[in-house]
Order: sequence, then C-alpha cells, then structure tokens
Amino acid sequence: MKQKATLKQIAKELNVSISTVSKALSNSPEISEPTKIRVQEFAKLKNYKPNNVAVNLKNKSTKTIGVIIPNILNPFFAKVFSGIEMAANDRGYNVITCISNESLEKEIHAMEMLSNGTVDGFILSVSEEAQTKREFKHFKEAISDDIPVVMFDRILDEVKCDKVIVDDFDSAVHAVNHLVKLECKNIALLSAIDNLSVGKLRANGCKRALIDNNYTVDEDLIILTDTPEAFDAKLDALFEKNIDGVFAVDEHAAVMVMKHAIKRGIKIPEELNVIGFADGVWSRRLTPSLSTVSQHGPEIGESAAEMLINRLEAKEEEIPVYNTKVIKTELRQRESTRKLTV
Amino acid sequence: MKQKATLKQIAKELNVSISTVSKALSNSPEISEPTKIRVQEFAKLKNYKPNNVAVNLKNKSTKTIGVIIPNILNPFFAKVFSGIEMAANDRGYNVITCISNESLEKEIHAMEMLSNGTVDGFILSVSEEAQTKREFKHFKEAISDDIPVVMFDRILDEVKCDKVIVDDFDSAVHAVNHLVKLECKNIALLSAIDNLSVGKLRANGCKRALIDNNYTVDEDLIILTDTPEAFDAKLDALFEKNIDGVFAVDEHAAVMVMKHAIKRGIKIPEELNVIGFADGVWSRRLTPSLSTVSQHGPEIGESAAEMLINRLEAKEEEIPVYNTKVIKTELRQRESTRKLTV
DNA sequence: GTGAAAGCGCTAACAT
DNA sequence: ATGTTAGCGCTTTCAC
Repeated sequence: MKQKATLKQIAKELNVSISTVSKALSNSPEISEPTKIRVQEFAKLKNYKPNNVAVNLKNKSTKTIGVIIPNILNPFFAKVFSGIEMAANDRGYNVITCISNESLEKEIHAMEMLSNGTVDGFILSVSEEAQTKREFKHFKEAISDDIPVVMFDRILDEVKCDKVIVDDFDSAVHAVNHLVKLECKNIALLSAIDNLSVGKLRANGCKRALIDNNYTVDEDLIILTDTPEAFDAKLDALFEKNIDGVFAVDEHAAVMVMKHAIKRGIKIPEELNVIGFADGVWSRRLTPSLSTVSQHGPEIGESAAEMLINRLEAKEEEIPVYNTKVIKTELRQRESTRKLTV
Repeated sequence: MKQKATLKQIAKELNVSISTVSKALSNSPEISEPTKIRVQEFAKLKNYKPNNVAVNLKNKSTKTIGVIIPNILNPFFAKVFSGIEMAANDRGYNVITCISNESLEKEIHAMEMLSNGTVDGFILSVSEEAQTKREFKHFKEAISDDIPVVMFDRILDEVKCDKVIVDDFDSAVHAVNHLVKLECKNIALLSAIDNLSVGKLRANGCKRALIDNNYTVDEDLIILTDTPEAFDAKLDALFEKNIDGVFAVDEHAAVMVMKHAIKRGIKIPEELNVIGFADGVWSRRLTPSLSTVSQHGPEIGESAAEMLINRLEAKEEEIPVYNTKVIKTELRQRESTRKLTV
C-alpha cells in the first residue's frame, strides 16, 4: 500500500511550498515556467490526483446527484436512469443511486443519508408507498434545506419543484382513439398499477376517450387493480366478455392479456387489437410484437438531469422558476394492432 | 436559502466551544448531562446534520462504492446492481453508478473520475471493448493505488482481484445434458455474445456436452455471432436444418429462435425444445414461457458487495487473499421444454 | 515568482 | 467538564 500523493508530499520532496505546487498544477500564471514544468512532471510521475473529497469540502459542492428510483428492474426506470447518467456525466456530475423498492421508509432513509452534503440535488420518482400515503415531508425538507429536487413520472402536486412527466392522460386518449379508428367495438381497459398517479391518469384518459367517442363505459370490460397478482386473478373473467380491443395501462397487463388470448386461440390482431404502455426491448420480441405507447425514458432522464444541473449552477440572481416539462409519447404500431388502412 | 447548521454556528450561539458541541452530539461521557441536552436539543432545532464531506476527509474513507456496469437495460445487470445496492446499504455504504455502455473509454473515464478519493472501491463487469482488446491497465492502476476492485460475470484473468462469477461452462453442460435427456437429436447452439468471455465459456460447455454424449458437433447447427444483428441475419438458414433442440447462450438468441419457430408453425416444446440463459421477468411472460438457466443476479451482487466491504474493513493484519466466488445457476424448466418423464 | 496563513467542517489528542 | 490545538488535503488571499 503505497502512500497516496498529496500536495504536501510533493512540496516537501521538491523543496517548494504547498501553494506553489497547487498553483503550478493549476497552471497559474503566477508561477515561472521552469517550476511549473518541474512540478507537473513530478506530479505525473507520482501519479498525483487531487483528492476529490478535500476539493468538495472547499467548494461546498460535490458535483454529485442523488437518484432515487422505485425499481431498477422496471425497464422504464432503467431507461430513465441511463438518460440521467449520461446527461449528468456529460456535465461532469456523478450519480449516486438508491433503490427505494417502493418503500417509503427506504426512500426517507436514502434522502437522509444523502442530504448531508453528499449530493447537490435529487432526481427521483416517488415510491408507491409515499404516493398512496401522500407522504411528502421528506421532499419538502430537502428543498427547504436548499437541496433541489426534480421529480419525474410519479410526481406529487403538493411539492413545489421541477418535474418531468409524460402526458399520460393525452397519450391514453390518443391510444384509445386509435383503437376506435380500428373499429374496435368492445374496448377493455386494464391496469395493474391503479395505485399510482400515472396509472390513474392513463385510465382516466381511456375513459374520456371512450365517452368522447360515444362508447358506453362498461365496468365489465375494466380491470383496475393495484398489483400484478390481483390483476391476474381477474383476467379470466374478462374473456367471458366479447372484447375486440385492449388498452393496457402497464406492461404486465398488456403481456398477460395477450398470453391469455393466445392460449384461448383468439387471433391477434385479427380478432383482438392490443395497445399497451411499455418500454424495454420486449414488446418487440413478443409474438406478435406489442403495439406500445412509448415513453422516451432516456429523454425524461436527460431532461431531469438538465433541469437539476441548470438550477444548481444558476447564479444567485437568475435561479429559474419551478417548471414542469412534458415529454410527448409516441404510439408505436407493431403486430398486435391491425394496420390502419385509411 | 438558510444557512446550513455547523458545529461552529451552534458553538457560537450556545457560547461553548466547537469541541464541546462535537462531543455532546456524539454523546461523549466527557460532557455533563445538562450541556449535552442543551446542545442536542438546539442541534435538533436547527436541524443539524454533520457534513459528510468533512467527515470523509477526516476518515479518509467515503463509505461509497463505485459500480461500473456495461448496460443497465440488460436485466441481468439490473438484477446484480440491485443486489449490490441492497447489500451496500445494509452495511452503510452508498453506491455511485457509471454505465460504460460497453465502451472502454467510458470505463476508463469513470474509473479516473472516481479514483481520487470519491469511492473506496469498485465493483464492475468488464466492458465488451475492454474485453476484446484485452485492455486492463486501468484496473491494475486502481488496485495498485490501493482501491480494491471486485469483478463480476465478465472478468479478466490477467487482473488479480476478487471475482464473482457464474459457473458458465458447467451450467451449459448441464443444460445441454437436459436436452439430451429429452431425446433431442439435433441440438443447435446459438450465441449473439460470442465476443464475451461468458459467451465463449457457455458455447464451449455446450460443445463439450455434445461430445461427451457422442453427438457430432455439426457446424450448421451452430450460430456464434457478436451482435444481435449479425445473429438475426443468420437465423433463417438455421431452419433449413431439422433441429429439435436449442441451447441459447443469451436472451436475445433464445427469444428470436422461438419467435422464428412460432412463425414457421413449429410447435414448442413438442417439436422443438428451447433452453436459454436469461434473467428478467420476461422468460416467464413469453408464450410459451422460456426454460432458462437462471443466474441469480441479486446474489452475485450481494456477494460482490460483501467481498469488497469485507476487504475495505479488514484490519491491516487480516486482509483476505484474493478469492473467486462461484454462484451456482439453476435450470428453470418452463413451457419451452417438454416435461422429463423419467 | 514564491510562500505563509487562513479556512472549508469535523474529530481527537491534549491541555486546563 | 470544557476548551485549545492540530490536522485531514485543498484553494486562495495576502505578504514578501
């Protein structure tokens, strides 16, 4: 274990002062060319790297962003995360990640762990538990401690901060309108995430679209549950009904309805058109591939990182007002919906 | 923006010395009960949190682990990552994440960014580029700088450090033996990751098993490519042959061969048995669901974190020797293979 | 052109 | 029981 090189060390070995070394390494014009070169070469030789912790202490900034994500196994969050990571790196920031696992306690704990100077700001998507319990003290505390927060996807109206969201409601309207154009007569609405704000928005968008198209909103064609298990339990009953179109609010619901339909010998898309919210590569790999509402995860992440860093680096007099950025979704038509022949 | 509370602040306002405050807050027996209470209450009032950066500087340790992952969208890595994050948190460590995106340059850059005191150690899976170019200076440098490294899954024999791997070779042998037991006569070997050490190990395990079972290793039944695209291009030709068993080294190969087979009306598993390396929830969601070699991602992550932290916290005289831990895989029989009726 | 000194916030050995 | 001091590694102002 060799000693890590420090300014002090180098100064002693070169018989100059610490500040000379510091200035030489930062290429200050105060220092003469010869000493600069001498110092710089010696530093390279010793593989000197300025201790980041010390620099952070001086700067009162760590150039680090805390990211709190409910579940990294969800490909949507994974995509957003990779967007955050990229944008942050591009601007010289590191990313500390915590996975809340949808638990309020872990979310609070993570924020406390990091709210002591470890990170300059947070990017997060609210855990399910925090969302159902409408618990948001910990977010407000961070903000009032002068640690900015950017929320994405799952947001809390009660908290004033920057936000990046998808136009869930409108996207659902759009998707259902598409099913209507495909002449689906009995459109089912499926959700396994009705406990989340985004789930509710999408479901409401679907209902709105049905009403606007003069469809009757038939409760027998609607499954709104909070978990995949509860969803699966209700799925069989759905097939008692004569459905020819499905709008699924989440990936699980979309895939399971297709799986069931295939088992029953229902032809997709000839007899049943399916559209679902989904990211990941898997919608493409399915047989038939799933037509999706794609949420542009990486863009969401990039926007969130940009907003946060812009705020962090804003000069005192030009701190931006809180903003909510809406990222447009895209309807990706694949094999689970018929081609529109208009 | 209110001032952040510091020891200095509190000391001044309470008319005591900084060290009194420090000791009172850490509940030192040196301090009298009354002052302790006075200080502690005032600190709580002011919402004092010890500045972590300063503490780190003092301790010469950040309790932070740098994790470098080739691709977080790959569910295997996502699972490992969540295992790391959990185990690290349990032991009071934070996790800084970088995504190398399989790029050597990003990998090197990430390590440089963090090798300056920002992290106490690394957990990583070698990027594809580093692996093909056999480039490993950056790893050795970190280690010789006294920043321990734990590699998982994609490892480099040239680098001496702790490692966590899956028994890729044996797992492949086992999987192929299973196909043999199912009386498959023409077993195809498919890989879209033949550039990776793990891909090669699995392919070799497959060949070994074929030979040991007195099968001829027919090159026409083997697709070994480096990318999904190259793989897809070769897939059609495979179906010219009369295959009844498939061993797929990676998820992409497994799913694509099933998709193609279904399109051609080949019945799975009646006419074709498929086993693939895969994690993620998707193998279950497929129709038919995919029989997989499951790699226990979270366990790998946990083990890696444990190994690293144990080394970091080992006392000078009991630093462990470098170790390679092998995590056993599990053959998960689902619908893409026939039931074994022995 | 170079160096001394203060300070970032905290801890801990050492006075008092 | 409380305070003083030094020091972690660095930057930066101010002397020389």
